[in-house]
Amino acid sequence: MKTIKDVAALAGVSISTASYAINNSPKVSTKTKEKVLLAARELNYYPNGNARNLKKQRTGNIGVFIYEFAGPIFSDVLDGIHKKLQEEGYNIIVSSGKSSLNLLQERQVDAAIIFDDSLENDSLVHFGKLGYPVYVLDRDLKGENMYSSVINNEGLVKALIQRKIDAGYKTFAYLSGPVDSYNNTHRYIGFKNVLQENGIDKHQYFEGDFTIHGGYEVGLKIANSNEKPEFIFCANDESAIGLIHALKSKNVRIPKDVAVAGFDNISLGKYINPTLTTIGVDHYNWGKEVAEAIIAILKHEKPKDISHPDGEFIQRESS
Amino acid sequence: MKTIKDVAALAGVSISTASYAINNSPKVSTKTKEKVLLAARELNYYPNGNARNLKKQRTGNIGVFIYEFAGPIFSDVLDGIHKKLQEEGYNIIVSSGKSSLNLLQERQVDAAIIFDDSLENDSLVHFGKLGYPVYVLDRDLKGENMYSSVINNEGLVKALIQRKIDAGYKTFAYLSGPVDSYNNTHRYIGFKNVLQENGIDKHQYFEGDFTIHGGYEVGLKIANSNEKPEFIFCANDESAIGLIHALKSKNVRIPKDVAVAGFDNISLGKYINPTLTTIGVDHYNWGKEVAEAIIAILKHEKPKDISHPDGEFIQRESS
DNA sequence: TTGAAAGCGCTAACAT
DNA sequence: ATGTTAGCGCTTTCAA
Repeated sequence: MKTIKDVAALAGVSISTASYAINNSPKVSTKTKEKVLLAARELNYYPNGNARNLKKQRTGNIGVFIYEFAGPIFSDVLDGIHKKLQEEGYNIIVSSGKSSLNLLQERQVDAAIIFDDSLENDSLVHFGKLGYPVYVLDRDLKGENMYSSVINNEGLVKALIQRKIDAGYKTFAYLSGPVDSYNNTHRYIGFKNVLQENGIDKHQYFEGDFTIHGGYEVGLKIANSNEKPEFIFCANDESAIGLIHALKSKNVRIPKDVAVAGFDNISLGKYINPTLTTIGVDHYNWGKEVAEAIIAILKHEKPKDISHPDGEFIQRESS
Repeated sequence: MKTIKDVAALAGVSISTASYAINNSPKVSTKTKEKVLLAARELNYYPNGNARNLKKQRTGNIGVFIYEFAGPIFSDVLDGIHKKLQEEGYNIIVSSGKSSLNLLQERQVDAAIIFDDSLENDSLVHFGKLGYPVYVLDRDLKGENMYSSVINNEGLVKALIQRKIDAGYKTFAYLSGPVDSYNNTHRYIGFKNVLQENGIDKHQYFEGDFTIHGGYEVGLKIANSNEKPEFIFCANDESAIGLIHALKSKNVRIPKDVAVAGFDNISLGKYINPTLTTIGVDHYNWGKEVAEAIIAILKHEKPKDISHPDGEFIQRESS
């Protein structure tokens, strides 16, 4: 393996001069710089990142730690983060599970964006205390160097359901995500509260898991039920899509017999029949803004406040 | 920041003893080991990965470099890779674009899995020459420490179309992906060859981009055409789904008026109407096998041959 | 403008 | 079983 020592030797300069040249320091003359770069090219030399990171006590890497690699939300947020980090010259390192914790604790990243319910608060807070900024999505978490950004789940769900109550719907059902998920919990709170505020004192509740398949199973159940709700709010779009598919396969008409809405505005929602009414969050842009904030923090600038990204109601055919 | 020096001091042992204890070496007595681990815990000490990696000349990280974060294929492959790497104690580092190249060249990973058309052969071959194993997916590439795994695109497409010719279909169309993509190129070769072998000397050709939206646009065009093909083979499932949606919206019956098939077997294919005939590759398992092979190589064992992962024909309603 | 040398935090060979 | 120490490859202070 070629090191900077080899480059320096071939160029006939000292190691420090070689280093300056490679890092484009103004301290070195144009002529020696060229000599060094030529030698580096000739040797196919690339600096060893581990050595550089150790010496500089920073890596230029931003960790993005997600719960799993599947899912349209992750994809969009990641693309947004990636776009911004690339513009600013940072490396994006996406990981999951045990790896996330390793990379964090071993300080192979300068900052972390957390999109993973399963990483424990303690580990994150500790990393923050060490001086590394941590941005947590879909979770409330306070502490030194800790930042969080959460969708206004309750308000957005309340607004959607209120419209539908105003439009005359009387009986409602909720199709949940995983019961311990932050988003599901808060969407359900919004759902329950708005019904209560309107004097609707009961609703049906179905347990799902945020997947198409989970929604499909619940859809079959509802299709066979004698007490079909007029309106089913699904905790996310994917389960709504599965639900709609099941209902249609049993000849339940949507929205005539049962109206459906979801949450997330995944792109697929435009390509099903009927098209899906939902609540839209611009995940790509969210990712960009989170990345922008993290970079500002690393530069000791004041980050833009994005603790509560906006969402919007998207009226389509399914309700 | 706490270092191993602090731990050693607090535990009242030398630095090397502390290191041995932390790394669970049998050289150190149980009693001192406990003492050291206690001190480490008390100080909230975690080893600095950059220092360790520099010293050991290996990182325990495997880089997985993908073209973009969107897409069901990437997700499934990544989940498979992640599963296996986690089992074996390696960290997964997923990256894209410029970051991929940086991480590779700076040797912040011990090996790389490449799922990205845009990374140039030269960079990869060079990394291989340096002694790092590189596994390339969906691309043919030879060289020192280079391994590749490509779907049998041609054979699988030929087999599917042959069935449909045997079933009586006479006029065929091809909906492409990006023209310079490896998969699209080889799927189209298979398509053309099997038609030729059966004496079918022309076919319609539509240019797509592997997205739902791209397929949708082409679908609208075909719906308005007077010369609808009996059978449209789409270079991937996503474009097939967009195509079907457009055709249905124009009251073209599938498969009666036009039959459709795709490639990939993404899970969504079961949840559209009609369900999608396709060619299935088990991407999750593919990811697992690639990860397994890379690990074997790192351990200087002989990797299992997975240069041509299997696929299977999946007959559903759309054709 | 260049060079010598210290040291980032760790592992491991060697000495005790 | 434990301690001393060299050195991984780099950056950067300090001296020339």
